[in-house]
Amino acid sequence: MTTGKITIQDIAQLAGVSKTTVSRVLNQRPDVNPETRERILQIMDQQGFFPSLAASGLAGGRSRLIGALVSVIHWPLIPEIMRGIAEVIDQSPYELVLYSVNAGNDQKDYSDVIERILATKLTAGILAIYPGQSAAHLAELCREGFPLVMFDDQINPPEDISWVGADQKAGAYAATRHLLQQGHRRIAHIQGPLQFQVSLDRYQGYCDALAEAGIEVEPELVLQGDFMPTGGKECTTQLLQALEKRPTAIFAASDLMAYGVLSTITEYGLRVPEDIAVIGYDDIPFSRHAQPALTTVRQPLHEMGKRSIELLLQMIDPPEIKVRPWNHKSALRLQDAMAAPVLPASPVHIKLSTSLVVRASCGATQHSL
Amino acid sequence: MTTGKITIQDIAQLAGVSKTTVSRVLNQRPDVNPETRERILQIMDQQGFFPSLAASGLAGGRSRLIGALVSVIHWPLIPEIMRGIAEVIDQSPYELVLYSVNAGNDQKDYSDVIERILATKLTAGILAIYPGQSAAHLAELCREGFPLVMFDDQINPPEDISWVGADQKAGAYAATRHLLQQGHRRIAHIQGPLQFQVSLDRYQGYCDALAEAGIEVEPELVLQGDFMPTGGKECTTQLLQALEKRPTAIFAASDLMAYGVLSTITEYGLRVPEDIAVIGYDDIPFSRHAQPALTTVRQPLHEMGKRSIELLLQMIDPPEIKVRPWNHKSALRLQDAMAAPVLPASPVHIKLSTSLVVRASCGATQHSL
DNA sequence: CTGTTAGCGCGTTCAA
DNA sequence: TTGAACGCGCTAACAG
Repeated sequence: MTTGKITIQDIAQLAGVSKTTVSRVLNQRPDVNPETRERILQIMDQQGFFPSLAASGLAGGRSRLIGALVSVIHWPLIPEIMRGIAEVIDQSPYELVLYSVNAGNDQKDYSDVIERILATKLTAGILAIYPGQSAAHLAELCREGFPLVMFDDQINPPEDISWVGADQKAGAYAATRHLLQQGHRRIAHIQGPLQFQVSLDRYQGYCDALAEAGIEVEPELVLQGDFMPTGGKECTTQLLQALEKRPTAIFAASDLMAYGVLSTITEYGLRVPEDIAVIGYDDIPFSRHAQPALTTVRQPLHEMGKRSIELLLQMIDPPEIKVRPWNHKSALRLQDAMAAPVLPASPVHIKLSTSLVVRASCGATQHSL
Repeated sequence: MTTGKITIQDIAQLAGVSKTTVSRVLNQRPDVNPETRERILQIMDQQGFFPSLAASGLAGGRSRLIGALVSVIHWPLIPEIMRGIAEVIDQSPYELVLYSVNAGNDQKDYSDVIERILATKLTAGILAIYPGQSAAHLAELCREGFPLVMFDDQINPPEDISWVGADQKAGAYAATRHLLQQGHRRIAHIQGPLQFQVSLDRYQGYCDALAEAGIEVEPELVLQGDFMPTGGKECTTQLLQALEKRPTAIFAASDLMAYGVLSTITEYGLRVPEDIAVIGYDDIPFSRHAQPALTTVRQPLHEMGKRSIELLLQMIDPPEIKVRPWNHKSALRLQDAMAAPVLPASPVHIKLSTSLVVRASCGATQHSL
């Protein structure tokens, strides 16, 4: 516990070598005598030595920090995402710096935060979680070669940016199709704000399923919400007021909106799912405890979190070429690989699949777990 | 956007002064010619200059990073807390580094993480959120003069540690008292794990209210849960099995457990609140959307988050003495103040008050918002 | 394989 | 009120 402030210097003295050598083993360089390396490593952890990130960052020109740009820190999906991220970070030499934009108002531009991140040169890369409007800024960063990964929510397909997302269209398709299979024909859809790509994708999935069933999309059955319970309430009220043309099922683009849907339906003296079936989207931890338990589309958030940070770390430290130059051919390939500029590599797009979680709210007979 | 890498050097040249002077205005030193200062400041933000945190940390021996030690990153209370923290951090020159312990297992010891935090000397202080078992370690840190604030959950009252918490006892007291006022006499309490101070405090509040009403605590009505829905389910099942001695109200020590209580009661064909009233604890965002809407005790998490980080920042940068040395007396006081060692200051304890949020689940006639 | 020499960008002495 | 010089702890060229 009395880990005062051991430096490379100290280790070097104890091991009887120069600081350079210690630095080398620290950075996993191959060119160190195995015995020496072993001895140094031993001394290091027996002394409880950790290099100063500040110093190594300064000297090496690279940082050991990853910036996580979180737009809406209190969004219910965040914890699960962060859990995935933390798992990976814990196993890496990197630390996570949390940049929370939008701690106050919604309309705030992120550019100043981004500017600051870059200018302080504090982080080696950025993971942008639900970047929303600032996607453009970020894309520019990417083009300049700054390691950056976006977590979902890509507007105007930024081709040159790497992202990890979920198959929103397929998720919405599955949800809608499930309702159709239950015999529903009048299925309403409450969208999220159209400025988000996910809203469009989910709407598309909804349309696809209807089209497949030969049903035309009725404009009155498609309302725009705000992802929040309030929006769900308002839209549902509107839907229920059209007495003779009420839908028999409502597919909300977020669980939060679905909560508003559920309570509004109840307030109208109607029952879920007997009178109206409801499906949400996200599978927020609470949804299984809703009454009735909410059928919803689960996004593999934990997995997405892991994959996104893994991808980012990979962009920062490109994995070593495993091929050893035993012969001309492989030597040549190694040369090529090392000669090639690594940064403007082709962007990686990872789209994970969603899954429909069937619970009581959609009328299926399944148990609610 | 092309904020490449402007250094103090550049600013100094543009302003026609030495780097030292620029550094001075950066650190808000008073001994700079006002005109010069103004000019430099202007150039700085017209150039979009931000000092390198790494370099200034190295040189100055102090960091601009705050470490947030979060034990259970996916705990539903976290987002709201983080929102408060982010708000304050955004307004400060500090950044937040997220140390998530327990990304995997529960029993993991935090000491290695703490060790790492200290050894890398990366952070200027630590905010420990729900530190749980590692409180002892942290207390030691405090004693060594390291700036540290604990967010709630203090076990074995660590006197020399500063913390921010909520008045758990009063919250539980209010909840129980409310039930008593509704006429309930057999009130069960589902505790959280007893290793957490909050569990004990809430239990105490429960007992106090009963005692005040002249009711003895019945051991069969006090069960130990795990803060999770599952625990709520199990305990409720146990309570309901004692047919003739069923409670008429259940006070759960967390909203999550209350969800389990609600669903179990429903499964038993009973109604809330007609047959059994339910009150939870925390006021998780979702609780207002539960069916029936959950009466609960709200902790001012956002405020607590703000206060805790503010306190920590204050410990790191003790506020300047405002008194200017215009005369002998004040000059003397200034001297004294500056001579005194700042670090081992007396610990600050902030306890914010909770509030009962009455909704449908406890049988009050109030609307559920 | 190893040591030596320079800095990284900034804060902090000093002296002016 | 200002500037020059030194060093924080480490990495990155070089040479050996």
